[in-house]
Amino acid sequence: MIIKIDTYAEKPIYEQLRDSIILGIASNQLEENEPLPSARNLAADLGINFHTVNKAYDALRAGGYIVMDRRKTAKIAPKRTEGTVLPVLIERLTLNAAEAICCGVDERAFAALCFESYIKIKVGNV
Amino acid sequence: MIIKIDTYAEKPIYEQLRDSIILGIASNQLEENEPLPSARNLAADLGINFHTVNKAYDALRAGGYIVMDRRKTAKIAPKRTEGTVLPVLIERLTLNAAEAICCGVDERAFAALCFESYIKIKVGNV
Amino acid sequence: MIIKIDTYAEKPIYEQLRDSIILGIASNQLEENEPLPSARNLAADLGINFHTVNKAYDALRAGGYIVMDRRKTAKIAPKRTEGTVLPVLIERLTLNAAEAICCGVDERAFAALCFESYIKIKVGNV
Amino acid sequence: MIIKIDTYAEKPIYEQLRDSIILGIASNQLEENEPLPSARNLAADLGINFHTVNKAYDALRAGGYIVMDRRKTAKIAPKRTEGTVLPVLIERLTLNAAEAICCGVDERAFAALCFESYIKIKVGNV
DNA sequence: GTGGTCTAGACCACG
DNA sequence: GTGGTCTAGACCACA
Repeated sequence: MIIKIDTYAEKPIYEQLRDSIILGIASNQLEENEPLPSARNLAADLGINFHTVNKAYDALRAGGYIVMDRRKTAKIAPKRTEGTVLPVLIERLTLNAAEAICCGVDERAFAALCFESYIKIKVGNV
Repeated sequence: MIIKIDTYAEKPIYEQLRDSIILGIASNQLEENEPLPSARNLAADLGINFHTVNKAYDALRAGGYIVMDRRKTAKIAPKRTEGTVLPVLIERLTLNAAEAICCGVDERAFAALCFESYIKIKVGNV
Repeated sequence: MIIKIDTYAEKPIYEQLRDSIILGIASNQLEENEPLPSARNLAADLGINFHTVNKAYDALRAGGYIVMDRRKTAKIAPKRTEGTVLPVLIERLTLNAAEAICCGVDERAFAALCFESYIKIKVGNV
Repeated sequence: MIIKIDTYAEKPIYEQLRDSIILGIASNQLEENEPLPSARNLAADLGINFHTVNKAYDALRAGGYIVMDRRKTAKIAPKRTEGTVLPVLIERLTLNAAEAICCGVDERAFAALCFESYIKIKVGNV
């Protein structure tokens, strides 16, 4: 899986990395139990700081996306099927909806947009 | 309209304020051309600093949510109807979808969730 | 002569008014010795504050564009023919040229642009 | 490159700093990808406040003159070659022409003045 | 009285 | 060590 980091972006690097991996998991580019590269290697590959990769891995572990074994080798966590949505996600969706409303997007267009985003990931078109 | 600020939250205060006002506009609690309180007054009301309110107002102005009349205080901008969605919003929606997928939420549940978020705002239930 | 004021613009109202009158003089829409409306009347016409008009008139008087008689009636000053350029104008031109250079505008395009601006005023096409 | 700040001038300090850097870029005293001093260091050097430098850097970033690499300090943006002129620049040029006309400067003198300003920067004589 | 600017000092996120 | 955020208090331009 190819990860792109934009060091000029407004979004912090560790968030870009974290979000890229979440997208990779959702689109099945990264599979259950698949090992992630070591923080040191990935940092070298991406041209970023070792601590930055660690921070992203920490965030992913806290979110249940990856697991670390004793030797701190990270791998993708088993799939979750509970289907419960975090409150923070609902809050973000609500704000996104509000912005869409302010831009004059009606409910059908918004629903279509959301659905499309979901499907695009599923078919790996991200 | 009542605005709540959580100074202990990790989200910056100016972003909380900005997002509250966006929600207020989307839910019609704040109407077109409605004047906003002066930065100093709002700061006093919310118990935060004048500059922090100014920063939120600046961000809203940059996003086209409010306009600044030099003769008066800021007011809510006229409604936009173009219905064009900013790329940054699509990116955020995509990440939301990815997180939902990782939590085991299927496409119907996700679509329902998005639709619900939109409608809740429209009926003022935020 | 028609003057437009944009109270939402970044530029202060008194500067907009001052600059409009300077443009009017340069394009001969306002002629030598032509009386200007009283500050009070102009303010009412434009929907702005009386003091704001006064401030613009003061600036114009300081710049030698208008003269005030004893009863404070303003009129357009006689034409100047000395052809000397103020240092502040040169400084502004220099900064404009620098911005043009940074945008990739070559010297011919810049010269053409300047010349065009001048001619447009002369033929009253402003 | 030497930057001079006049704290007594009517022009805000952050604008003086911003304009100095634009002039530096246009005159090639500051080259593509050249790193700028950190906001704190430059503030200390110039004897002004850290936030004031930040404001100037923000304005430069908004104008596309510099880019912020999250891994390092700000640096001069790659050169732009599109040659498109911003409307605001045209407006300023028009006002400059009007002032020149009012001072009795004819079109040749004005064109020469503009050309001279441009060339002076190019040869580094600013 | 409004927002804009500047200064100063503090803390935190980021890398 | 960097920039980002927040607070606080001051002065000024604007209307």
